[in-house]
Amino acid sequence: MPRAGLTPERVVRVAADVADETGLERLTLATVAKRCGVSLPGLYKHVDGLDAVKRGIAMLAVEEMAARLAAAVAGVTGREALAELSAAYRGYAAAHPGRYAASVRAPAPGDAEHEAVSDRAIAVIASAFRGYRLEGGDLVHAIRMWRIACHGFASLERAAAFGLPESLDETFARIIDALDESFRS
Amino acid sequence: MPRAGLTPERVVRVAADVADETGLERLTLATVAKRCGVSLPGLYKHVDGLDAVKRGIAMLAVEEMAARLAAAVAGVTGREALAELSAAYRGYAAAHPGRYAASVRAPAPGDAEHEAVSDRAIAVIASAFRGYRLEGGDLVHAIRMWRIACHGFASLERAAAFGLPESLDETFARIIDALDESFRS
DNA sequence: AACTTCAAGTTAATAGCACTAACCTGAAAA
DNA sequence: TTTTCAGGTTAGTGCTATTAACTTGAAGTT
Repeated sequence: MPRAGLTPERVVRVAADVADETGLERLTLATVAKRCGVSLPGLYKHVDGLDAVKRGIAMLAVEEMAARLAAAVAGVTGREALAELSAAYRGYAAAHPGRYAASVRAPAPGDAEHEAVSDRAIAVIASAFRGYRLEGGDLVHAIRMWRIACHGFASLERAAAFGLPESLDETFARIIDALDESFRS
Repeated sequence: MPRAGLTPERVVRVAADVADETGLERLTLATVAKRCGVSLPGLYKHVDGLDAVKRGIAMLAVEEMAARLAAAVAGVTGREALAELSAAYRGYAAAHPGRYAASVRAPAPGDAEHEAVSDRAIAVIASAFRGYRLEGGDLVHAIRMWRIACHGFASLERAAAFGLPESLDETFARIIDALDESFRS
């Protein structure tokens, strides 16, 4: 009975990869266990069940996204920061659909650990918007509008909801324009 | 052995109600069968399995939404039409989360029946935008932008992604403003 | 070096799900 | 009156998550 050397982090990472490959809704602990080289119940020594794994994927994804977004806006401001931030968001969602889908679910109320990584990500976005000099409620609304636009785009892009030949990049660019215009007034 | 008087439409309707109550991802044929007063395998005399039921819910939802959107924009144009259309979209998604979630998935390629109801809904939206006098690609991009914004909003509103006390109605109004501004230029 | 302990595994068992197959039956059509 | 078949049934398969009870090997203790 050789030990597989598993840890909760490793299990979540494998699960995240499976989710990216097969879609979050088809993620199964059986597949994760197989890929970890362990029996299905063996996973429960490291992880509390499927829901806990999904929460883990969500936190992993938010952390990864926050890092990429931060890198994307390093050294730029204003409209350029908005464009880079959005492109990084779109890119991550497209490259990691399973992780991304998990990341959308908000932290459960009282889940301090999850809320912490979520807050860090929001801080990255807020600092990327500094060039617009938005204050208080204006900043909150701006962050919401940006996230709504990026999530809507990523979500519908993945759902293959755009059949027509018009360029998706062009649609994306127009959204950035509209947001930039709105944040400026 | 009394007949239950089921039809495919009735099964889909019951399933849609269950989806609204419990969430699409928790929709189960077992629940639907119970509510129809029939054994689980009995459903298969009317319906081809869970995926087919979800497709049915999607088509039902798109039809219902198209009807409500059309009613909402009857007799108005321009900015007012945009606002009414968006409010109706948001309202439907909030009132029927299961139906709405099913409706997001695009028709499978070659699924003419599904594509037909989808096209009818798009036609409603296009006619609501007539006041902006958009042509060709501009209209396509405008419809995409609108749907992205509405879907992003509805999706995140349901995911409880907005913890802060700022008014969601205010965020929604600002999105309408931004779209209206963008469509005008 | 021998002993103890316990984390990390195992197999077995339960329960819920989708789906298939084989059967039954009553009401309408011939 | 007989036949047919749509609309049901129960039984069975295979997948899933989860719990329980058992085993084992590696690390620490004496």
